Amino acid sequence: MSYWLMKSEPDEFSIDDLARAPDKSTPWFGVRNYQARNYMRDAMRVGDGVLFYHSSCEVPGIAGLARVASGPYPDETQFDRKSKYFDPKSTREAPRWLLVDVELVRKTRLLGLEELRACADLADMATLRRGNRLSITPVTAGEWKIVTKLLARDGR
DNA sequence: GCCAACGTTGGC
DNA sequence: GCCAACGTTGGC
Repeated sequence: MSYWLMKSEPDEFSIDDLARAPDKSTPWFGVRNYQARNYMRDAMRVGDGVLFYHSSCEVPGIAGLARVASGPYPDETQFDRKSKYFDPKSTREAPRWLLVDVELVRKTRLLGLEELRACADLADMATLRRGNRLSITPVTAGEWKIVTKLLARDGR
């Protein structure tokens, strides 16, 4: 079993949106970066742990725990002319963008970026490294353990 | 809104 | 295959 951090802008799709979704699950639509796609297409397995991260918002940070809930399949928004994720170069025959379903495990307190950075043991975490903009990054088992421990702690 | 850092595109 | 120009991400 592997672990992942997946970023979403709460204005677009927040942890509360996930909690309200049917089966508390959503296709992870809109990824248009090859490396992030490859993680979903090639590396993720059903049951993998996911840190649901709120980005580009007032208080960025981890907002909940989730899990990978499907194998890879095509992102419908790439075929939708009206979607901002429409990709004219992609076809049904050879879809360029694949995604997985992500299912809520539980909403957590907001574990802010500031608090993550303050934790020395998380300094090597991919998403915290300088200049990293990838919306999906691997999380090590050790990092997962530390983060879930921090989540169990009071937010102050 | 700024801007550093990175990814993608396309001419050559 | 190089690399300049451009676009995007995302914290601040």
